[in-house]
Amino acid sequence: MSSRVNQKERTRRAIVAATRELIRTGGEVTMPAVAKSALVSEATAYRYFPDLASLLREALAGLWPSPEAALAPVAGSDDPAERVACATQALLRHVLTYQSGVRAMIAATITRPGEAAARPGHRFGLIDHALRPLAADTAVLAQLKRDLAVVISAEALFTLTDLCGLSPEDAIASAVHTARTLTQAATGENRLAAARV
Amino acid sequence: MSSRVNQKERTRRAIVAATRELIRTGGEVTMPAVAKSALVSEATAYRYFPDLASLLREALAGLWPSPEAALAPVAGSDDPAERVACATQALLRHVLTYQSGVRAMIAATITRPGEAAARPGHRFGLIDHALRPLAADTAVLAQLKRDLAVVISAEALFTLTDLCGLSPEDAIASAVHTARTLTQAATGENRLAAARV
DNA sequence: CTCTTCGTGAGAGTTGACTCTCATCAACTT
DNA sequence: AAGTTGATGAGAGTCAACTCTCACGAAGAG
Repeated sequence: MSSRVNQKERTRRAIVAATRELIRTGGEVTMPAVAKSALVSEATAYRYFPDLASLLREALAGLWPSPEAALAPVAGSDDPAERVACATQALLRHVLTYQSGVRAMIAATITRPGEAAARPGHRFGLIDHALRPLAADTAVLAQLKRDLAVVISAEALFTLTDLCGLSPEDAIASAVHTARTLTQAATGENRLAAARV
Repeated sequence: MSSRVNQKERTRRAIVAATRELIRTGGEVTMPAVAKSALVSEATAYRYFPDLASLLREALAGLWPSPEAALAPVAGSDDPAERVACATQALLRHVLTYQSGVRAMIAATITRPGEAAARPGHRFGLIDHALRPLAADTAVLAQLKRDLAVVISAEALFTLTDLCGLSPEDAIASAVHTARTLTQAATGENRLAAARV
């Protein structure tokens, strides 16, 4: 009785694996391409994933590191600014690496705000984890998280590269700076810094 | 000899006008819809605009106010933070009003980074104008502009509404706060504020 | 008042995102 | 072994973004 269950699981994994492969190689991530690569009919692919967005969601989820892993370099630090800088860099580097998949995801969801739940939102876990050692006023913390949600994002990266014309490295550096500035402003660290001067 | 020229101009304007109408009414902005509404064949629409993005670009351009007009409320102010806050609110409100067109524009360009030149980039003129009275270090100013380009954007607005689940008003308020914080951090005003305390 | 030019429309064709139906075949059941 | 269930494939169909070709018809030129 488990044969069919296993078969389904194998099919599902094959589809996801094919999607990841396409994303990794930077190829076009389309249902026909995924189905062909997974040796499955397009109809079957749609049976497992109602639309491209949900497929991309699952495929990308597996390519993303956990907040813990991403913040490992600053595991020993309690400085929110440092942790946020690290988080920003980690997220944007991953976005850059899996750009084609992320862009396809945005394209598939931007015109359907209602179904935006299909977006993974990795940034939130990362931001929460980065700000963990921060003991700030609830309202201040909530606002900071929103500030950072805008900056620590694929959208921010693509704004910097596509519209501002920055190189990927410069774009990441810029976003890291922005995120750090916001964090310092919210935690009052820059006031202390100024006081020292 | 000008009849045909006039005819072409009239056709072009009809197409753009139809597009704006669709955007204003929040309807789906697609080539078939635009063509039908403009009483023109789809083929003709494509003759005037090679793709949806270029049509949207021109249609949206005419719906946007000039930086001067948008910043009229703070024309008398030299406070960068105030001016930036006003600019943010102005841009995001317009994005909100013409949301369907802007979303279609993003969808049409996000997967083609190279042709991102098709994006209008209204934010840049607005940011420059808002920071005009600011006499800061060149590098600091350049970084601030990049910081703001990420925040004063349709992408930021949609991140806040679609992913963070904020209402349009709350999203704008949050972005305004973020933009203000960044501006104050760059101009050192928050240090002065802290010094007063 | 022809003859040419050219703006347009009509329509076919391609590709991707989906949706739906129908036939097949292997697997689980009795 | 025979029947039923369920996973899959094949293929048609819709809609939008484009691309291309062909033919019509009106404006401008001689």
